[in-house]
Amino acid sequence: MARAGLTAERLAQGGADLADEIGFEQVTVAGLARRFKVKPASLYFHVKSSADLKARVALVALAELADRASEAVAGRSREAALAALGNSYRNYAHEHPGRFAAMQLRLDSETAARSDGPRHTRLMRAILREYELGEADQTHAVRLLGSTFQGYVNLELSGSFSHSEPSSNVSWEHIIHGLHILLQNWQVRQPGAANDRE
Amino acid sequence: MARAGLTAERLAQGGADLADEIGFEQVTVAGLARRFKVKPASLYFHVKSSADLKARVALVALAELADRASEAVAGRSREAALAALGNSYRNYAHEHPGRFAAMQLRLDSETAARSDGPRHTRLMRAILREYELGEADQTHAVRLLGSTFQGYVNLELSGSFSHSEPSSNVSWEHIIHGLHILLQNWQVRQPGAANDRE
DNA sequence: CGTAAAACCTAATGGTCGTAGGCAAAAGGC
DNA sequence: GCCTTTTGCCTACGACCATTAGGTTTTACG
Repeated sequence: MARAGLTAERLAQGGADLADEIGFEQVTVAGLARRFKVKPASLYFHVKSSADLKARVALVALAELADRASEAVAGRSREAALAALGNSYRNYAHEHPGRFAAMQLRLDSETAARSDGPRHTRLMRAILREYELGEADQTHAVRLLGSTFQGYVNLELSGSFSHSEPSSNVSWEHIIHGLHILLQNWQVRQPGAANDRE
Repeated sequence: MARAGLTAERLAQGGADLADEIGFEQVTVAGLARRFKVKPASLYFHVKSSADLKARVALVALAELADRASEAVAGRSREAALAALGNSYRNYAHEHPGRFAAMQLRLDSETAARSDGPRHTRLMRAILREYELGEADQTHAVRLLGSTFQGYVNLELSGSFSHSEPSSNVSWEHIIHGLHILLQNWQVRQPGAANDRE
């Protein structure tokens, strides 16, 4: 009986493909075993548990998207960079919904620190540097961008925008532009009056 | 043997409580049956399936939050209304993480239409009316607000903001204010130059 | 070529969803 | 107040999943 040649990496990759096909929530040890024509018990030689498997899928997605995003942003600045980054997220999510869902899995802080998550943050900060925000405002902006990108794509994927006009593509472009405008004006408020709530 | 007095409503309510305690993903027919000191099979008299149960929890959450948000927004306008709405979402999510997660369950379009989801949209539009945006821009703005609120709270709940300064509360206030600024300036671009991507 | 580690297997436990069919409690007719 | 019907919950079961224990085959290496 020829061996399947399983490794943790191949399982994570296969799990990611499976997630894109049937949804991340539906990924299961048994299902992945079927895909590799192997018995479920065999997977436990390479991954600790079902949760471990899912975390590995998340790491794959995090790394892939970080690569894509870096490439897309390279050589662009300001609004073009912002759009490139946003589009990386959105396109990746459309092409790989299961992987994108996996990315939102809550990782324990140690795994999160070793992951490519920080790369995403650094990439955003690199773009924001051009808007010349203060230190704290840069962090706020990172959080804003992350929230809006993630939130928009989630709502879009869950179908929330598909039952009304105008098309989601149009809204997306307006929102990217809006964020750019907001970032441009952000610093202006800084030297002026009190920065807290009115 | 005294009867438990189950109904679909009580099960949805109990499911919502269970979700807040152990997480929405962990809600199970068997677990809910234990909570009501009843056998799993008994629940199927009141709900069609596990998926049906979860959908009912989502409807409960959608309705509860719509009530809260309406109340919070009443009598406020512009930035105050925006902040009240955002805080409704955020506070609800913090107090009821399981219910909040349930709200993001993908409902089939018929159920979604009957749900209180549209109330959320109407409430946002009511606030946005004061910013005097165009018809299409109002839709874009609804999508922006929904995305940002949902995305921010999700990232916050998943712990993404808890490992760095400044505190999430501060970012939240800045982001609400930023959105207000953005909405104020949104219309300005309207009469000016071309509205598409530069 | 033989040995030992590595890769995969069988088997078993215990959890989940969901269906079928039984029994007992509550509700309604008389 | 008794009898019948509906309703609510139960037992029993089949199918699937996660996970562990322990056995067997394959491969690598000395």
